[in-house]
Amino acid sequence: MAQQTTKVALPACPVETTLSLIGNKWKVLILRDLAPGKKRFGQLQKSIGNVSQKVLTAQLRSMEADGLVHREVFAEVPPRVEYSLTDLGESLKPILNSMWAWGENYKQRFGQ
Amino acid sequence: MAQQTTKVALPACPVETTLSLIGNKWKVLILRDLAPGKKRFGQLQKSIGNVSQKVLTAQLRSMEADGLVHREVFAEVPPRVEYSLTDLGESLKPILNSMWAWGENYKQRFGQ
DNA sequence: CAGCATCCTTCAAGATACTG
DNA sequence: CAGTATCTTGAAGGATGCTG
Repeated sequence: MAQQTTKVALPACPVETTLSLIGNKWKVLILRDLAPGKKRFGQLQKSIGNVSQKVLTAQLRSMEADGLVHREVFAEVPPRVEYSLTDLGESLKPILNSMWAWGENYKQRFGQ
Repeated sequence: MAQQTTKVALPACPVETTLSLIGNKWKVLILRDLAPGKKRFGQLQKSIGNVSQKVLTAQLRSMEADGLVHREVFAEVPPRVEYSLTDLGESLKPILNSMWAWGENYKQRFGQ
């Protein structure tokens, strides 16, 4: 999979439409970590775990272009940038919740 | 993202656990197309759209190893292989449904 | 701090050909 | 039909260095 890039023509199938916007691991993790509230770039990088700046930046830019994420720059020294979910981004929470619930249940059945 | 490969140590976060099993486009599409019922290899390849045999085979094998998909071979000529969701695979339907619902709604708001 | 620019590596995935 | 076996490529992603 891929799509760094943004929404092109929408697929016929709604599932594919969703995949075209959050169809990779990073975006789901960004969503997860922004769900509780706004975070700075550095915080995000920490909470996600193993992302390079480059990748995180690219994913955030893509999600911003897709209207899922809001980016706010503060003119301070040192600079501060805060990311948060837009309403559209928030609307993805049910998907996230179902993934959370499934993973939780899976771990209880098969987990270590 | 990636994971052709299968479940290793489970991540702490349930969302990541889920991602480790269906964290790529192909698996979600396979899930979608097996949700209504069993399908043959060729049918799957058609309904998914643009998958090479190689990729489709690899994804199916991985999902089989993870216990999401059941593979049944019939000793016929020409050979027939049917794929279906296991109970565990079926249990992923809520995630799929939430993705379907979101995509549908998104298309109504922004789609052509 | 939050990035952009570069270079480099690796692996997923496409294409093609062959087979039980 | 449902694969397996190779070969190749393209893009994702890592590492490093520089800057407003």
